[in-house]
Amino acid sequence: MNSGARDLNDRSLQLLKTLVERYISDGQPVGSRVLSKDSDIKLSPATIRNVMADLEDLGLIHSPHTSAGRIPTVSGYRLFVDSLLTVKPLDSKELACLHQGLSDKDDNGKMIGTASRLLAELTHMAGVVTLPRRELVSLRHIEFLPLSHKRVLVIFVTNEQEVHNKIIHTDKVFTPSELQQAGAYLNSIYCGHSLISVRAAVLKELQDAQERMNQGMLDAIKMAQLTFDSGDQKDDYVLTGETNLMGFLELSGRDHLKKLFDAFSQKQDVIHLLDQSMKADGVQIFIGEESGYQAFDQCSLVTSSYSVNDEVVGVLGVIGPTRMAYEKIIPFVDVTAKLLGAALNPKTTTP
Amino acid sequence: MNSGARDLNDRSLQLLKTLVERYISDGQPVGSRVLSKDSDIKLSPATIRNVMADLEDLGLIHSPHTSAGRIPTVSGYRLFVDSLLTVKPLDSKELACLHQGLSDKDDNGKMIGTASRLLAELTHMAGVVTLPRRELVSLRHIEFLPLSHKRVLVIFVTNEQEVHNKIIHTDKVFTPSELQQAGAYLNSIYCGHSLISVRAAVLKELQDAQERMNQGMLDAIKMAQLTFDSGDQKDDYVLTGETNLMGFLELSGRDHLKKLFDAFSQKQDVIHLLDQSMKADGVQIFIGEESGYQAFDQCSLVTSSYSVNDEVVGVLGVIGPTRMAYEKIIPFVDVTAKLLGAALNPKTTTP
DNA sequence: ATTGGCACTCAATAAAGGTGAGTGCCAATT
DNA sequence: AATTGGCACTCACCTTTATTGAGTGCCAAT
Repeated sequence: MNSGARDLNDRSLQLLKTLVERYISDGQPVGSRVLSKDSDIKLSPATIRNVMADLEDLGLIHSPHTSAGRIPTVSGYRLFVDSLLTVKPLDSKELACLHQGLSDKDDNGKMIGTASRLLAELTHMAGVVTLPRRELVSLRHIEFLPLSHKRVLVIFVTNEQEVHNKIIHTDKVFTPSELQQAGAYLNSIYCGHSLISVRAAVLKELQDAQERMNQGMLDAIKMAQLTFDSGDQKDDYVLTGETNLMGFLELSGRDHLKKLFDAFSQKQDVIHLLDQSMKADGVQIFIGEESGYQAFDQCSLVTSSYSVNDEVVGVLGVIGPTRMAYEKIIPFVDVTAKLLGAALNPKTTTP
Repeated sequence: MNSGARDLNDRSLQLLKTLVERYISDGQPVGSRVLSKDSDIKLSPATIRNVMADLEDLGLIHSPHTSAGRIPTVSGYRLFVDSLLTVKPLDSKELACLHQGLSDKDDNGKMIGTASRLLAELTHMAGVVTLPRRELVSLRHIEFLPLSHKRVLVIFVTNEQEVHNKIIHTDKVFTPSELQQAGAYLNSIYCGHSLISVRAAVLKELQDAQERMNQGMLDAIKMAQLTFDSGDQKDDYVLTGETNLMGFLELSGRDHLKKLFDAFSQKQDVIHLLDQSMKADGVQIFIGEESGYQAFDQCSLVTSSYSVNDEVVGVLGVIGPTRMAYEKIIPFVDVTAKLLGAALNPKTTTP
């Protein structure tokens, strides 16, 4: 079951390659006849059968039943995408769409959604984009508004124009002007710092420097602590075009589809999966069961992290059937990630 | 094809009622035998067949084919829910869940999502809740932050704690302090007013009173006008538990399901449908094709508007198969709407 | 008006046969 | 030693043909 490319000669690999390509384009188990008729292959069906038997022994392909052709296994796909794939350049129309959609126009806040939609529409599969990680994002403005019952509404702006809000519970009741001062104070010292550093600084202040602060400052720091409490930083993503998958996976049964959609609305598993891609750079691919989540059994996920200022802040990708056109999808995801990163890049603020 | 209840005697109606109930619970066409065996009916199958023939003539039921039982038509369901239904009181456990979930705790902002989730989970169908209408919501705080290139980030808070934001393009470049003053000015005169009245007032100011304002005030008004420009008030809704529908509608084919899900992500049709319920008070029901949208062919929608301060601000409801248990769903939706309205009711602000 | 009886219809299920794509293996060929 | 043609065999898939049974409509009897 060792499936390294070493064990195989060029002919076998070439054969595997055409087999996978064929299966991806037709969706039917491919037999020795069709392969032998392929323009690049000048072997008789019988020979091909021998080679295919070898490939099957190595666990790269298998037949659904005796009298059917072969289809790639997960290992087969893996070998294919890792070593055999010849990536195609991006279609110029698609590239134009991407450029158009992700040009850094005004509506930066909707950029994530746009990216997801572009991924879905142009690939006819599902597109997913994580929201940029908060910790790597800088604080631009913070403000407190009083609510009833010792509750305070915190509004803070990050990264030029993303607005977040949260309700915190305070020990005592504040007047509007007290809250305003607290906001002003925090703005003056933390504006421009990354959220993660603000959080660290706030914790430090609370621990060792209480004596040299007046009550107002202390209150402000306490509220900041509540605001940037870790609990809230739930990562999230924008998923589009799920319905495209329905057409695709007709084959694989209803309950499978239900499991997949359930996973989408639970979000948790998807986030875990995407988090893994966060660590690696460049395009990553999860094929079928490789993901480790049952719901993604028949699906592949092609992802790439995207960066702002050379810092990875999120992941985007495409979810589709295992037999997707990797040679087109891979460069597509790659380019989209780069364009999104570029579009999110903070412009030099010149008010 | 006149299907008014007038044309039928009590026996026929009673028969129709049990037939519909039976079909809802079993999901199978119901024949004369089973009906005759029903405890409440003391008629022979033959008699029942005669009655059913009448009901079929009136377009209230029909058989999928000669040797199958009868199933209700849309008119049949309609008559059933309008005149025959005996609503069941709400299950006490479910009521407790609702109370618990919609108690006006801190996280008011998530209330809409919670309501949708409760609807979906407790009915095992899809739950939908529209966001409260903006116009009927009052302004609590507004604030401007400078961005690059004559762009300004507007943040405004409505209704206690809902935060909205929008980017507007201004004629000239403002300094942060100018923007702050503009915000303060607008807060001082419009705070507490409904968004719709603010918009009207702003327009009026722009038209007829320019001379008695200084430049700062004028700028503020202009920005307010841009902020509350009608274009932005896209209604929206929160939909949960769509996946529940997959289990339900196994029967009615894949492409139908796809159409439905597409309609969900388009949102437009759903919004139109929900808007209709906005006008009427109390629980409304759309059965199958009645909605007028093909995608909802095999679905029913049970809705109720919800009100804050005796003013209708939104709609919530449940989407499921036409053969849903109306007698349970109707009171359920009703109660949920009332509880949500109560929970959203602005508490007297006592800072 | 209600009922029992009877012929009839038709989906659904199962069984039976036919077709064809594909395989594995072996002996002949290069 | 690698390649190829030939051949028997397998098995999903399709079509055809019964078989069954739930249900109907109609009519004559109660």
